[in-house]
Amino acid sequence: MRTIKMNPSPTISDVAKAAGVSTATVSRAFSRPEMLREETVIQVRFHATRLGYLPNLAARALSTGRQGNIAIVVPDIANPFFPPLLKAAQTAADLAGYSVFLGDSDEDPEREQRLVNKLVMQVEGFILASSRMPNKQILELSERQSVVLINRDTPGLPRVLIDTVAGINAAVAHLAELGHRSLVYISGPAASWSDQQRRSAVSSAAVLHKMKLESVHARHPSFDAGREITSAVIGMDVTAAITFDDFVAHGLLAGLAEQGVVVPRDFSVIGCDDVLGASTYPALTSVSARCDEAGRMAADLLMSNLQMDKRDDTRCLLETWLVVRDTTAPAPDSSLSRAKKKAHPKSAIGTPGVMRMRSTV
Amino acid sequence: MRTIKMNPSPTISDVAKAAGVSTATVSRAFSRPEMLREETVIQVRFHATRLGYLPNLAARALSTGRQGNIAIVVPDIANPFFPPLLKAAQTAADLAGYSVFLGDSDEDPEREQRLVNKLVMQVEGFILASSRMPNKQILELSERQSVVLINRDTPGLPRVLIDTVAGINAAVAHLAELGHRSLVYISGPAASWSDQQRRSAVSSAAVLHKMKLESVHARHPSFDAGREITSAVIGMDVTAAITFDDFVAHGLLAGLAEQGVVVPRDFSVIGCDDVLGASTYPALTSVSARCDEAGRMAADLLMSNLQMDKRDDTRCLLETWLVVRDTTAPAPDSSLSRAKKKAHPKSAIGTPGVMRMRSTV
DNA sequence: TCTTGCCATGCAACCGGTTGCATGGCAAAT
DNA sequence: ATTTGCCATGCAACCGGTTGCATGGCAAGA
Repeated sequence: MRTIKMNPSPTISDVAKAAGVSTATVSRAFSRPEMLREETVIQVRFHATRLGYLPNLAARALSTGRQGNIAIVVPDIANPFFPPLLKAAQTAADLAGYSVFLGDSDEDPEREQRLVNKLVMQVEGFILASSRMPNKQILELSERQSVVLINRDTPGLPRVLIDTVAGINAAVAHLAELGHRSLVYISGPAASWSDQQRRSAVSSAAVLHKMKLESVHARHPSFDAGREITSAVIGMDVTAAITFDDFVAHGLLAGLAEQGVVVPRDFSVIGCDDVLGASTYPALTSVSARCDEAGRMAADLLMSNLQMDKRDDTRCLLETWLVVRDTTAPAPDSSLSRAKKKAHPKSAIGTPGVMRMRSTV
Repeated sequence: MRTIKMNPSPTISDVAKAAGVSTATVSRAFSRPEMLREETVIQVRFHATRLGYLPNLAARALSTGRQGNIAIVVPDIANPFFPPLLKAAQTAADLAGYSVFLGDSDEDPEREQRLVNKLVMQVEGFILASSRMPNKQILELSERQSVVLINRDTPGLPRVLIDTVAGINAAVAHLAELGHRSLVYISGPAASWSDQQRRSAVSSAAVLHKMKLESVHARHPSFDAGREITSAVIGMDVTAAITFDDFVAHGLLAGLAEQGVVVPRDFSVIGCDDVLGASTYPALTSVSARCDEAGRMAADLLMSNLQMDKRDDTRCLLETWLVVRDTTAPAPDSSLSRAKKKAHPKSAIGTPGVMRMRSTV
């Protein structure tokens, strides 16, 4: 353990001195080399690399107003829905020469606002994924900065939406086809656009198929919350559940198993987001989407807005589909009572928006 | 779609004008309020918030040399090992007032170096998680900046290591106790310190328990790579596998299932990192650790180094343990041949470093 | 009432780049 | 040989803060 002084990085004027030119020439050797004699550029670059010179982006930002940074804010990095999205966005940004700040709001609107404030002067734009901030604050922000939203449908702003309506419709149709006459929707965060969309999609699909619809709220999109609402679900006289996300579904599966309810024989479960994939047991039927695609598109949208110096309000929908695995089966004779297990009807294969997957384990 | 001009943010001099004071006073009202009359501070702050003033951190960094940013670089955000770590680190940094840059090197040392170069002037320090860069470059970097490593054991630098030795020992002991006489280690990225550590820990534990040890390399820490090496494993005349991580284990489980090998009756599998938890089927026995803890510690270590303006070389070990679930069972009579299934010996419970989990689904 | 001293505030240089404009030198044109 | 014109480079102001030092005003002490 020792006190140290980091050797200060060489600056543009160190390089200038070494190369026997002015700082302006050094600057141009990097940012506008076509203005200089080729020989000069080579000289300057030579001394720069020899000294280990790296341009100070903060200083550059100060004079150009272009930071070369963007920020991505998500409600919960640890939710597997986001990492692929983050990765894709970061890759796209990197390709365009941008660096990315990461913010985790922990599902808290105030913390999200504080994060945004801390970052706003250091970035050229924001990607807000599943933002929990009120519309007013988002619009305010968008007057200073380019903003692209993911899974939040605020008119006037560019946004990438994972359109679960198709997937949910397929899910409800799938249940109806299996003979279910009732289901429960287990809802997620109230501030979540996705939850609102899913809730209303389930609702109208239930009407269409003349199914009885109940609803329960999971206090948090997590395994534990899913397990907690199990008793409520069991007491509800329904034969199937569609949950806000895969975690709630996973928790519910665990809760049902504990109570001796056999899935899918006694009860069918469908998740959303398809992030657990085939790794649950039984392998979870889920509404799936390319969430990495959402990240990439949002980043590209932001980047192109920055380069064009314009603002559009593209509303970009990403399609979803149902992946049928092993948690859905024909309805039992009565809700949550024993029923003989039947094979999955083959009719599900080939239905539009439905994909039958072989369980991987 | 319209071209817009973002209204420029108010600067310190706008506030100064509005409040009828100098820019120095505005600056001090924020950074050193105790130097000013209380009344002045209130006045300045009032006008600042009225105008929506937010300090320009890049400008501040330029004159103070303190950016208020750190960077975290990981080889693969989408690998579930990292998100909890990232989240914990980001939370700790945020608490200390720092913002965080995120870099994904995609397992590529050159890309990692490029990322680092782009960020080096904008941050006060780096957290490099499972860095794939050569030691030389890491040490070079550490002369300019504070660096904290995760899962990389470079002497002279502060580092947080998830010490899988204890967990691996427990894993091998567990297999030995179940009557296995042979096993294969399925290795991961060659540049990974964790892989080296795990490989050598398996090796010495195998010697200790007089077990035959084979080894296969998975080209990538992923499900697919795990599935790919299945045939190699089957051809190997061993009765158990320990894999570099849970993904490889998951892939292997899938591959074995496809080939009709029943786990754990015919073959036992143990993963590492415990990121899939109970969600595989059968629920995976795995070497577990608090990886969020690693992120938090690394962030705290970095932060304290920055504030003390010193550099230590703390070597911080995080313990691991074996979580026994449903992929390990007594050895079959001969390798990969049928054997009657026995119950798990209760003796595993209570062995130090071993934890018996009820499968959650 | 005049001096002393402190405290609140302002001035101006500086951090490390960028860039509009000025300048000087050399080649081509006259 | 002189003029013209362009191209490569330098000068210096500026981006938005911070901070050492100077200054002015007011209160306390003489």
